[in-house]
Amino acid sequence: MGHSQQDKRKTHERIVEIASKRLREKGLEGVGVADLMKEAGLTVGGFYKHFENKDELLLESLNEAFREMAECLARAAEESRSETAWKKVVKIYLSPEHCDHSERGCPLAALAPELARADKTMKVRILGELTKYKDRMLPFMPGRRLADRERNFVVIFSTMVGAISIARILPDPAARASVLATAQDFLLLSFRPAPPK
Amino acid sequence: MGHSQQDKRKTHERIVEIASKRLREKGLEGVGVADLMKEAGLTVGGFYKHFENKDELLLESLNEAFREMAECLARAAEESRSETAWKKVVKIYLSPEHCDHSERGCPLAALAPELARADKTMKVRILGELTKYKDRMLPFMPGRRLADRERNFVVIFSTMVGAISIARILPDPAARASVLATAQDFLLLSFRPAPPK
DNA sequence: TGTACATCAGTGAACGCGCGTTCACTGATGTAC
DNA sequence: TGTACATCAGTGAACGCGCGTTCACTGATGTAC
Repeated sequence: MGHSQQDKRKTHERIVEIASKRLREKGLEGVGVADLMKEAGLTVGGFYKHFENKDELLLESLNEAFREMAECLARAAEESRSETAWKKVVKIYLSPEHCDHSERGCPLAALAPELARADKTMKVRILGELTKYKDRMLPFMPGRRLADRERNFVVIFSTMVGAISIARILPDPAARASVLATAQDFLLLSFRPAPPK
Repeated sequence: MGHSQQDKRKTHERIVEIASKRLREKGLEGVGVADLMKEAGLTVGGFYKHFENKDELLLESLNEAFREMAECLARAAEESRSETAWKKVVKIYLSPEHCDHSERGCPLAALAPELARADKTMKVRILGELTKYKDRMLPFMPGRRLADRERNFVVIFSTMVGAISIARILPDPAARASVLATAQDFLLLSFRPAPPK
């Protein structure tokens, strides 16, 4: 095990990536420092060579989660024609795969109410990450229906976050899929261009 | 302090009502047995005369939360004409008051991702309560747009749960209100009857 | 009606456990000479 | 190039704290006689 700056950076990234998964899987209180370090192949004490405290890790992991999800959605959207890109985003977001794997999914769907309980300072820092997420998605959002892409982002993501959140509570996979499909139908229907008169 | 069955029942209810609030305010892990009993004017030990363990309390408190919220929405909806009842539900749900007072609000908006992490047994029990919540709301849901009231319930509540969840993360009250208003506009717009051709 | 007794809601100290954090120590790295 | 030394990532035991749960005890209730 080396001790170069290279190694440290990679270790740091490894810890954050693991934490980012556990965070989305088990929530803010679900990430134990000792367990986390063990999963990264390290021991407890080393943690504080990388992070001032657990809160700093959580913020960095949340950041990573937003980045990963935005990247995943953006990559898929960029492969589509620009008019249908938002449908691709909706399809991936409301997929059973996303629903069943919160650890690789959207941090809003996995953590929103817990983030809502953070103190003001933390919320301001979270807002920065959320804004980057939004800005990354904005170009793919539909330009019609509501006044601007920003509003369309708000309602589309509200619906998707809510649908995944509710679906994940349900014990039956078929019922989960049904909620996701219904939400998807609704969004496609709602943003369908008005029929010509 | 009496020890009659009457008294016990009232004490039990008092504990559950307080827990139900704290649960929605601070999350599943935010309710401490000692603090809770103190707030109810009692001491720790007495807790186990009322509940087998903390999980049983949480389930009962969640139940109470669903009941309270359904009651609140249903009461308001019943005062409206049946075609506009669902708009009343949306208006109350997406109000800044609801957004700012999770302790008196919808348990889905306050807890969904945490409930999603419950084990199967617990989820089945939660499903029972969720179903009662849905059944209580169903008569007020719109009958058009999607195939049935059930589907309309799903998408309307998805959108509302997501909107409140996202809004609550934002540090700025004006931004919060904007998210809520946008979601409300979207729902009203989406369920507007098609203009005559 | 009055008295002895069983019941049980409620008390509050104590216990055990998990978890975040600290700290003295190790040993590889990479720099100074 | 080789050697002594400073740095610092990583170790793992120990600490302190909060929290859920237990338990022996109290005293009011309400029942049996």
